[in-house]
Amino acid sequence: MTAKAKSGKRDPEEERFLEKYKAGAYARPSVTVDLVILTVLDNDLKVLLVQRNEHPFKGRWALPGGFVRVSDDRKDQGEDLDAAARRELEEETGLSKETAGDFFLEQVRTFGRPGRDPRMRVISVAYYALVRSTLVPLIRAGGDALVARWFSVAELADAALAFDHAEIVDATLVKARADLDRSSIAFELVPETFTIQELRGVHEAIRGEALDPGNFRKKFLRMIEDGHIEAARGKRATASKPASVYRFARSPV
Amino acid sequence: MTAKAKSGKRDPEEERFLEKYKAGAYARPSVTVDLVILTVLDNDLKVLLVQRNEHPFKGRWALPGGFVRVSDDRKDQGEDLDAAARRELEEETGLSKETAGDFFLEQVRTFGRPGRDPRMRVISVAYYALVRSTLVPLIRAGGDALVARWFSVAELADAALAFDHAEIVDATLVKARADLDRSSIAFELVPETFTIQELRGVHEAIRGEALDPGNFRKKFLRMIEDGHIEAARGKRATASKPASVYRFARSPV
DNA sequence: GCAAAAGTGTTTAATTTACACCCATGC
DNA sequence: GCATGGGTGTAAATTAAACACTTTTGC
Repeated sequence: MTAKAKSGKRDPEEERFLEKYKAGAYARPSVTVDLVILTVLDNDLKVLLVQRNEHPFKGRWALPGGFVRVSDDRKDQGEDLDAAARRELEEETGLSKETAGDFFLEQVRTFGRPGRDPRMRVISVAYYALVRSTLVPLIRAGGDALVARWFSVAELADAALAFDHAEIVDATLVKARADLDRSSIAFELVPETFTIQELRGVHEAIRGEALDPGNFRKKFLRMIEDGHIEAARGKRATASKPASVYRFARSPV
Repeated sequence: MTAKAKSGKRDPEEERFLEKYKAGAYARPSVTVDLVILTVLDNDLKVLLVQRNEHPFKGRWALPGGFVRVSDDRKDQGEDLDAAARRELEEETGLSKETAGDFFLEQVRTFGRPGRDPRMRVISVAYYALVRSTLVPLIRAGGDALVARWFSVAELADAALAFDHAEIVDATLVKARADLDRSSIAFELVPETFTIQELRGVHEAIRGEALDPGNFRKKFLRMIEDGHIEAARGKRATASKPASVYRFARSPV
């Protein structure tokens, strides 16, 4: 509401002020977006990393990311932060909205410690993205002939990530675990239709601990009563008894 | 751990690379910090705003804030984001760590929509700060001859804040309410020693709804058992029966 | 038949919510 | 004494946690 009011009419004096305003009185940092792209594969939470083929940290694994495109042109100041994150996500994975639908993408926090990039002052807005494991086979490394690989969270301790990317991943995992309780992020990591156990597997992978199947089921059944989930047709073959499948309800009652 | 590994030794080739690296191949945005300074006064959640005396939005109310000081000097890239926020907080309120102790200060989110500042591309890292109401009388407007005023949250709807600051405040309130359940931010808004009702008042102000005194007390007593709070000496005079006072335990058992 | 996982039920404790009510003090 | 808010108690409902048990499939 009020946020939009500001784009309304301006008084003529302010208009004249803007005309002759000269930007750039202060030194400016570079601003990037870094992506923590998560999926759950084999009941394991994994992060997509790319191998750097330039200095600094040449050869080390790092989060995909890139510069936010900006300009001081008053008519076109460049892309939004969210748009930059989405663009990088598409560039790095090769998945587009058209081929793979929409992605969950949300800001984590901004990292700007001096010295985190030895080249220059870089402030990085970290985002995390959730990608269904069904899409993982479609992913190809990004355009810059990059080598990309999924790392399970346990592997990260030994990976010696570039920059402060280990810290960014840690902060993301904390946030993802908190979001798991309050929002519906688990549904972003499960196929269109899914079994209760598949959903439990996602919860277990993110929380990093086993959950009681019976108790999880009960909480799940409550979600059905609340209209967040509905039964879907068919059964899923498993190693034993086939399981019922469900679907996330777009319009919770 | 791993985050620190990066500042270790670098190979000589990388060192040479950095020596001849020229920064600034990409256009850069200005980066600022904006502060949502909160207090609870008269059982009401309030935000400190300053009146702009320059274009754009001259005369309108805005969040205090300012540019992050940066440099590409490899030895000194400037100040950290947290440090910038803390510096602005001290500048705008006149309170220093020495006179008023430490403040709660935490990042909210980063706002970078193109056009949010009509002068140039500005990306702003929003922080929120909590200030005990006991310190409020000490606050004097910042150095730039600024007019500052506390606005209760209800008043904000009519205030027509500058830039996208209304959006920033909204996001902050959502975060503060979430933090209220999970961390101990309420203790940051209450005097050194406090009564149960004073603490409840802070919760009510942040959540914007009344809480049952009896039930709140029970939850509170559980915090005592957990060692988060301990009884303090003395009583607080009230309109009726004097109330016991408590103290936040620095070292929860 | 048997292992394995789906699915159901039970029991206990902890927590939430909605109240009723007593008590000490200032005026 | 009496209004006010501090402080206590109770009872129902919901949720969390632990765990035993039954059912249905693949092999």
